[in-house]
Amino acid sequence: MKLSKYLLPTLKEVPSEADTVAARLMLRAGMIRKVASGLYEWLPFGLRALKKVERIIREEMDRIGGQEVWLPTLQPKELWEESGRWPVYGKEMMRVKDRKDGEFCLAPTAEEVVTDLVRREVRSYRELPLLLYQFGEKFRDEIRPRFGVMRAREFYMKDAYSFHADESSLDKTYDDCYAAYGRIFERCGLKFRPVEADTGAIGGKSSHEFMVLAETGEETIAACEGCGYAANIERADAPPPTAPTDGHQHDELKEVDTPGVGAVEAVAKLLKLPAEKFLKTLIYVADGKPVVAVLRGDTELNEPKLQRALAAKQLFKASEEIYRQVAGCEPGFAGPAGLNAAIVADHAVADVVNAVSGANKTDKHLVNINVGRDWRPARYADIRMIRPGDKCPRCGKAVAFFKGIEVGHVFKLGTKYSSAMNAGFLTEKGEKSPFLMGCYGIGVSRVLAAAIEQCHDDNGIIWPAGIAPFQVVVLPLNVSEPKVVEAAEKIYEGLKAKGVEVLLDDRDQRAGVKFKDADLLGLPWRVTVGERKLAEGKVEIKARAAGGGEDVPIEKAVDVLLNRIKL
RNA sequence: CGGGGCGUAGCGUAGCUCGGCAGCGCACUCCCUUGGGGUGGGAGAGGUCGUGGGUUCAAAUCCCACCGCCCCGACCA
Repeated sequence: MKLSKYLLPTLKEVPSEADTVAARLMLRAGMIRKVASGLYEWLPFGLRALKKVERIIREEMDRIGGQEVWLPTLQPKELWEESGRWPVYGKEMMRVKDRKDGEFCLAPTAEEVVTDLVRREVRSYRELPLLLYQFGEKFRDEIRPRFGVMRAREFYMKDAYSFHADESSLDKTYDDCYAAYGRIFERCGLKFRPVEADTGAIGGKSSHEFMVLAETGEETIAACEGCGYAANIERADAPPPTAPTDGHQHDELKEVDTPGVGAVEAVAKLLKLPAEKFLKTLIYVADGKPVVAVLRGDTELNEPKLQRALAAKQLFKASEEIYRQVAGCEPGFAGPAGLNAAIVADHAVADVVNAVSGANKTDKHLVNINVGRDWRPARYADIRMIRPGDKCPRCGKAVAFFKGIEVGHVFKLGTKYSSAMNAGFLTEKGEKSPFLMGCYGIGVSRVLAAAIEQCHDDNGIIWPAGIAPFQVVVLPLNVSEPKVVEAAEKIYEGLKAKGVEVLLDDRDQRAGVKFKDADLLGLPWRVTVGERKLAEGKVEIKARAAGGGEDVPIEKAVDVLLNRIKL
C-alpha cells in the first residue's frame, strides 16, 4: 500500500475527546474517528488491525472445534420475553420498532437467538456437543461511554455458545475455550490474567474473566501473590472474621443523641469510636420486597454478593420513602434492633461486641448494641467487599488490588436459558432433557485498544507482530531523488512479491515528518532509504520496539526482512 | 439521574469578565526554498461562533430555553 493514496489521516495534535493512551493513539494514528458518543468509524488502518485480531480468534476457535455462524443483530422481543430478560435487561438494551409496531432490540448479546436456533435444529444427544460462534456488532446503551472504543455503545464482539448433554462435556468445552483464550491473548501480545468472576445478569454457574492489566482498567482484581488466587472484587470471597475486637462483656444498651449525623464516619468521629465498632444498616429492595443488610462499619457492601445470597432477580437501593417505612426514621439512622424486615448480616458483624448502630429514630444512635441480645439476623452471609490487605480466602496471605481491562469472559450457563426457552434434546433413554450451555465472549475492538494501551511509548504505537496492520514500512526520505525512489520501490515490490504486508511512505514530505509518522503508526519493521546510505549501496532496517538500526546492502534487504519477520 | 465544565474553520485554541470589522497555530491549495527527526518564505481558500428565542442602534460576548459533548459520581457487562 502506498501511503500517498491511503486514507490514513494522522494527527499531530490530540483531539480533546481522547481520555486514554489508547484512544489518543488510535485517533492520532488514523485508526478511528468518533461519530457520536460511544460510536466510532473504523478507518482502513484501524480495520486492518481489527481483522488481524479477528483472524487469530477465528483460528483458535476453529482449532477447538468451533463452527462459525452469523446471527441477527436485530432480534425480536418475543425471544427475550421467553428467557425473561426483556423486562430485566433495562435501559442498556437498545429497543426499536418496525413499521408494524413489532418490537425488537439491537443485540447486546445472543443467548436467546442461538438457543432458539439450536432448539429447532438439534434433537438428539448424538448431535452434541456443539460449539457455535460468531463475530458481529453488539449494542449496549452505556450510561457513560468512554475510553474510546474501550467502552463504546456499538462494538465488535466474538461471542460463542456451547450446548451439551452432560456436565463433563460442558466442563471440557469450557476448559477448551479457557485454553484457547489464553492462546488468543498471547498471540495478540497481551499481558493478561484470568480471574474468577461474578456471573452477573447473564446468570449461571462458574465464570472467569480475562483481564489485561492496565492502569486505566475499569475493573478491580483482588489477587494473591501467594497462591495465585485472583478474582474480580465483585466476586472475591471476603476472608472470615478474625477474633472479637474486645471482651465478651455486654454492656447496657443506651440511646445517644446524634443530631443531623448519620454517616458512620461522622458518628464515629462524634462518639470518638473506631468504625469497626459500628453496624452499618442498609435497606434494599429485592424482587419487590424490602431487605436489610447489616455490615461492620469499616466494610462496604458488595451488591452482587447480596443479590446472590438472596437469590434475587433484581436488587436496588430502597428509595427514601421505603427507607422511612422500614426504619421509621430519616436515612442514616436505621439500625438492626427492632426492625420489621428480614436481616442479612455479614459474617464480620457476629464479632462486634458493644456496637453502635442507628436507633431507628431520627437523630438518635444506640450504643452497646449486641447481636443475640438486642437483635437477630435471619442469616449470616458473605456480603462485603474484599479490601486490599485482607487475607486470601484460599491461602491466608494478603491480597492486593490491581486494575484490569476485561477482554474476555467465559461462563457456564447451565440450563438457565434452555429451561426458560424449553430447549432440549432426547437422551439415550429417550427422555427429554434441557441443554447444558456455556457462553464465551471476546470484545474484539476492546482487545485491540487494550493491546495499544499496553504496547506503546511516547512516540506512538508499538504493534505486537501478530496484530500489526502491516509488518513493514518503507521510507524513501527524499522523493525528489529518483535513485531513492527507485531503491525504495524495489524493496517495496520485493516484499509484496513475498507476501509481506508493507506500507510505502511515498509522500512528498520531509524526513522528520515520515519518521514521526512511522513511530506513531508503530509497524514492527522500518526500512529507511536515504541518499547518504544509498551512496554506500545500503539501507537501514530498524525494529520499532528496539533502538538502533542495522545497515544492509539494498539487494539483501528483502531477505533480511523476511528472516526478521519470521522471528 | 445528581454535581461540575465546555461548544468559535478538519484539529488545537484566543476573543466572552467590560457588547462595536471573528483572530492565531497546525492541516489544506498554489509558488519558491529545503531534503536523515514535524525546513524557511510568500500568496490563497475555508466560519449559520451548537440551535432557537429575547435584550440592544449593535450579540461569539448579556438573558432564557433546548441540543450535543466532556469530567466526577451513581448505575451497568
